[in-house]
Amino acid sequence: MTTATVRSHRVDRKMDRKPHEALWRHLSAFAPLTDQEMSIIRQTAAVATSLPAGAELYAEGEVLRKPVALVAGWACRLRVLADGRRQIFDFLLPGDLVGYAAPFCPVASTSALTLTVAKIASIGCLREMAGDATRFPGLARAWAVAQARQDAFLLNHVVRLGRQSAYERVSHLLVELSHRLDEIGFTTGSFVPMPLTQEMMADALGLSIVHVNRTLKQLRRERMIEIRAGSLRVIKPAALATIADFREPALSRPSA
Amino acid sequence: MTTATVRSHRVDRKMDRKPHEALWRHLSAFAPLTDQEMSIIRQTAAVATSLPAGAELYAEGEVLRKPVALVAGWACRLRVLADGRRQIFDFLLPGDLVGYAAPFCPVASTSALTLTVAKIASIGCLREMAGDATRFPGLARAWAVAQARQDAFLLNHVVRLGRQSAYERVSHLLVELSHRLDEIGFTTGSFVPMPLTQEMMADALGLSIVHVNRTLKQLRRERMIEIRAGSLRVIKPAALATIADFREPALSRPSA
DNA sequence: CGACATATTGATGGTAGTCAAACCTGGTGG
DNA sequence: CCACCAGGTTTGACTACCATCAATATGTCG
Repeated sequence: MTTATVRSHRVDRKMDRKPHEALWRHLSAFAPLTDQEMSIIRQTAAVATSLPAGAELYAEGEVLRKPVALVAGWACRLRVLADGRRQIFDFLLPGDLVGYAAPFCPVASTSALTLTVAKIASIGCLREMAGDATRFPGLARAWAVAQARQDAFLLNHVVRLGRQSAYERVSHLLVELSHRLDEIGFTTGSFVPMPLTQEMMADALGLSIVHVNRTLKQLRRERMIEIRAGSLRVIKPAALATIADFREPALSRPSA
Repeated sequence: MTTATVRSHRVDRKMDRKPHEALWRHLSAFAPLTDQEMSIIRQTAAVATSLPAGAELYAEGEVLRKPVALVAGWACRLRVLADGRRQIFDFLLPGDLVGYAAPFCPVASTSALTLTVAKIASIGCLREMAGDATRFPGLARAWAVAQARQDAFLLNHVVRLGRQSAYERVSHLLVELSHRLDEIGFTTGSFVPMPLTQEMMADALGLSIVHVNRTLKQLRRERMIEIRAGSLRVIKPAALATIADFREPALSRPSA
């Protein structure tokens, strides 16, 4: 099953030249889209704004007005404590939706930052459309599933933080990220982009930078992973998933 | 501000005899409700089923069919790892909504258990109504806000687990629970029900039972809290909130 | 009262944090 | 071209927080 998924998503690597690629790939994985919907998604993603690394997409407490899609680069949602400690809630990859608010609750419950240079596209129109399930059933469904999936990853994150060792946490994060990268066109098992610094991983996993480093070192020594200039290769995906007790979030009916 | 909130919610303690109390109190705190909506909520909560402690409301992976409201007793959402470690995501108090699924994603992403004897009421009808914002604007809004609030508490939980010490975590949990109990009619500063065992707190906070015990002992020694037969008194709410860096989730506009 | 869960306390060890220094690497400018 | 620098990585030494193991109280419910 995993294999089939992997294969169906395998594409060439030039995402930069196809900014719409990640977005429609992401959304169409969650629901069948009509040609019209796909074409609208492509057009939406085509109009992208560039941002430097470290740019704030929105701040905690701010009223959210403009939902966007990340069409290139990485970002994260995070909160900063009074004394400067930081907690990252999740990482946002190309294709992910950011900055939409729950109905009636327009206030952002986290801040969001780009972690690399990034491109974003405004998707106010897509959200409108997603609200009209009769005219745009595919998009409505894809939007809902994308959100549910993000929530599911957040639950995984809680388990990592609450009940896993540093070794398991790091493994779990890497498995989860390769899984998500796989969905947007990068093949698990080969080198995939991994722009996170060890500090970012530490802030996500509730560990110190030093300990993240030691743990990665151990995983390298055990030949589970290979790291090279901003990219990662998971050598033994299955073994790593077992260590991490990784479970792909089940969003729809078990076998449908 | 906190004081005002406290005062406005102060009621007598006989929740058992008023099963609808917690539910409408909870929902009406989030949006103005019409008399019709209130009366429907009361009727809904009046038909309650009793459950023993430890009853499973639903299991992870199950298709969710029946949303319910907890009208009496406590419950939690949790996940059990392959090796038996448990992680509690949140605690459900009287008035909380449980077992509703995201649109298009009917599968439960967690399990849910009662922690005490409890009473639940089926609220399929309320969910229907909440989906019709034109006819039932108050209920639609209250439902959305209740959900957003639960999500916000989950983010707080991530911060606790990722970036706080045991001492801060326990404090944070106790502050959060008194805050929530306050909202459904129990006065912060006096004794409020606290049926959680130290094991449950440990499973929520990612700590060992023994360490939860030691931490509670310290808080008692410092006269921050007082514990007595299933009930808790927070002696210094403000001090405890400071230790914990507790922030009430901001759901609507800062000053509206 | 007896059985069981829960709470409490002590002793010990390991995981992960902190402090500190050295080492890359890519970028900048003299 | 090379010196320099900043940010990130790597490593070592030491510490502390929290887990684990074990034993004893304290409840609580049949």
